[in-house]
Amino acid sequence: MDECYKPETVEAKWQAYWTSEGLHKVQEDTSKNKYYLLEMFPYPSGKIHMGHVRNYTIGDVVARYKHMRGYNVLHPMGWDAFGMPAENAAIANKTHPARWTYDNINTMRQQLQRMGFSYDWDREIATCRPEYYRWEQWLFLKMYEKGMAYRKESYVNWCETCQTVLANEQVEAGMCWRCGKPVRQKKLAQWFFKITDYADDLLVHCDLLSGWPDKVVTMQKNWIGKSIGAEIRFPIENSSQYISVFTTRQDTICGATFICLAPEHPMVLELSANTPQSAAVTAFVDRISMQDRSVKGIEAYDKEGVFTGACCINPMNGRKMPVYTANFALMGYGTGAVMSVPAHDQRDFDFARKYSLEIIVVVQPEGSVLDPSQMTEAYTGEGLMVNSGDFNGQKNTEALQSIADYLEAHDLGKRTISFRLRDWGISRQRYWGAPIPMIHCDACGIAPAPESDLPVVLPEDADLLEGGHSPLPTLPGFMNVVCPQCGAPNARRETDTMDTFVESSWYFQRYCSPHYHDGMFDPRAVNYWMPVDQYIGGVEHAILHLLYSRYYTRVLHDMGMVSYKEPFTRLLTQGMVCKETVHCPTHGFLFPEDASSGKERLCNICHQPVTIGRVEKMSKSKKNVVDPNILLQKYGADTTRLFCLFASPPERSLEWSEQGVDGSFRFLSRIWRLSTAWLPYIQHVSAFDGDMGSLSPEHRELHKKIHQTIFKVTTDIEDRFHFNTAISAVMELVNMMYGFSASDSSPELARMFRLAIESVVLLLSPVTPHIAEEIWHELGYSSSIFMATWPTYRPEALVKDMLLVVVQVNGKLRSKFTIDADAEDDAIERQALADERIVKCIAGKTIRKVVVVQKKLVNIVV
RNA sequence: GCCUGGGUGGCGGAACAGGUAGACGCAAGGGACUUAAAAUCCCUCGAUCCUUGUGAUUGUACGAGUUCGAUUCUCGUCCCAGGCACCA
Repeated sequence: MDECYKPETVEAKWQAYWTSEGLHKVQEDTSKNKYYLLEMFPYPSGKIHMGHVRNYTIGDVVARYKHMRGYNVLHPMGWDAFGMPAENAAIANKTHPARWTYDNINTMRQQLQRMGFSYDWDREIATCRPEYYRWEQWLFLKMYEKGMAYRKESYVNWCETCQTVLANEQVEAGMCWRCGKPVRQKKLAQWFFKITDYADDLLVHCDLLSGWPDKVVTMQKNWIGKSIGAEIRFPIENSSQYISVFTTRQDTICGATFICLAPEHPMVLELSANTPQSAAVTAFVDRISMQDRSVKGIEAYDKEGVFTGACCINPMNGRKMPVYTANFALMGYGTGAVMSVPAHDQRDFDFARKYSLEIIVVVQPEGSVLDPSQMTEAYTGEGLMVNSGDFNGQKNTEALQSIADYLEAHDLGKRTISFRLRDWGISRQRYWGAPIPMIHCDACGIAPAPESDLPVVLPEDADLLEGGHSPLPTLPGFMNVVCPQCGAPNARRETDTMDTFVESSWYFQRYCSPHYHDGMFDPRAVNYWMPVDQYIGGVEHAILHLLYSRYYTRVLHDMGMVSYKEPFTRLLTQGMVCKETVHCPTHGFLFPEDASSGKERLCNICHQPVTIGRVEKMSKSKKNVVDPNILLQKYGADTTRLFCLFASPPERSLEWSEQGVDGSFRFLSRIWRLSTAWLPYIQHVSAFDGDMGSLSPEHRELHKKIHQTIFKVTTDIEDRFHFNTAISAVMELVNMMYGFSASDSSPELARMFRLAIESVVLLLSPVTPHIAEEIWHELGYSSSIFMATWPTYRPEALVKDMLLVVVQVNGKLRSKFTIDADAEDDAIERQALADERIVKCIAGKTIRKVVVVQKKLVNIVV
């Protein structure tokens, strides 16, 4: 063993060994318990960033740990390889999305391998390969057959200049992110998955996701957004038609004084036609369609609306109610129509005040009287019913039921449940995605592509067009197809591609049998491996990716393809990797290496002092990034892994610190030196496992510390994934070991040190596998430490023979003493009261009470 | 606005069942080794005060409360981060 710790040598050596031994390849093995550990696969954006490093390090530690605990561990890696950045990069760099994607995959695979992660690379998948997406297309056809995939008109963010649909996050303050021109809402035929069929099931099962963080479960519940209420029909004056509204407050129906329709509501233009309001309504609807409805961050639009010229009749009391169209009514929720009760809904209140509409109180809070003319805000609390005919005097919570009963009995409406969740729009007018396997024929309309056509291959010879719209419609070889139903020669392929969330909704099943040719996955393999026992990824996917995956799994379940409904048993969402920002007055944000180090940091370009900003999520735009490659060169993979885990528990954000990394490197060097110093003495002895009674006090303490450390590390990893405290426990052990000198070692101490060093190396091996492997082999083992068994602690070694008792007076610490572990409570109390310092403390005072906490603490109250 | 988490030394973080607050690491200071430096090893390290002690007081965002005892439980306030945001 080299005198000095040189990670580059050690790491290259063992990575080569692991690969040549095929150490991380796995197969189904029914004689062993399986453990499926999955980290969210990356988008191949170019290079691995610190967020990946952290995510995959956490996963690798768990995978290696579980393997050492005897599980058959599936730990795969692959690429979420379709998506828009490839198209943008291709246009910018005059290359092709496929080329760009595959190049990135190669780079990133190398980086991951350099980190020493224990992936079974034979199972690598890339979702942009036809072997992968053909099965997604196959399932699409099955879903189409069942009505689970369908096409409908829907509003999308549309940029006229770029002739393309924009995702919500591509709309910046109402403008196209690419060309800066205004984005408008356009009606377009799009493909959808009927996730709303599963809304209730997805919601109900939220409560069974006991292995998920509460935060994520709550976010999923809120996203699904179930509301219980009623749908009520309001007849239109002088017409046989009616407007249907959804409300959760049917108790307030007698206070409803007007109706609001979403601007896109089909009745808006119909009602206003041939009225004096017609022109105003058309103008309003046009204007609202230009408003971006999805951008976050800008303040909510002012509530505004226009009278449609028509009125409704309140079915409860015959009141005439004007019908408005208003920007705050959403076509996508409920029925797209709202019964407005200004006295008891803040939005309606604001609207009524603005347009001088009537306000009628129907719920009176107990102990006070609301006067509509004096009210400054809506009253949304509970109270007694007033102005509501037969229902007056009831509690409004009762009226919620009795009015629903009344509406149902008189056929005016019915109880309904509404969900916030909408169907999943999967159409993208994009090139770099999985083609939707459908065909448009002038004669027969829409027809599914025959299964024999699959995969409908995305042509890779396309030239990407400036402006970003898809080249697919311009490719005759792709577009032109014979109609599979009527044989017409002039049918056209669907040119929309699928949302990339579709690929990530089932990849975890593909990993079980990545090379299977006869279906999405081999049922035998999936039955063995699924569900995923532990899923690890960024909290940013807490809603969409996880919800879509849960939905897609249900679809597979209901087709009889899988036996489970929930794909991920346990979920860990790791926090972000953050770093301070550095800002130069002339050069803006600086990369950390572009500012000098030291007390006063200067810009390396202009030598002005820089300002150190807040600690923020690492991002290219703020330049507060650390390149994993540089770290790997300087410190190696083990140090990088160690620091990622040591600096903070996984679910919290991690603040990157250069000095902290130094500290981690120092710790590994300390272990290295300790090993080289002791190896000559311990190489040929066996680890101590004898009688503890005969040990000298120092050796006994060391022995106890070793077993305490094994206990602590095991429980920290097993119960909570708190690697930071596990690592500090090992540091404590190493600190204690530094108190012994190898040169005056006895045979007994040599055996103890053999145990200590083996334990340190085994306990750290999931975190820092390379250095652990090196020392392991130096200890004389010929097979990989990865194949070793996780150490067990001797419970009898943890038994304390002396206890430290803390003595408080009135809850304040005044003294401590040690006493035999088998001392009784009253003996402890007697000794506490006899303690010199305690006697001084309580002199002249009356003891009112003495509390003794079993073998731990005495509190004397005076 | 609503829903989640969080606020502990100069810093990252411990305290996993209400019982010694600050484990471990970083930074800082001191010492040893060295011609010197680096590296390494050892020691000190929340604040204030004094009689320098296994000293006193104070201290886990702030204010109350429950308790013999609260970083931990309850209520209220402030701040920070994340999510949702006209959802009827």
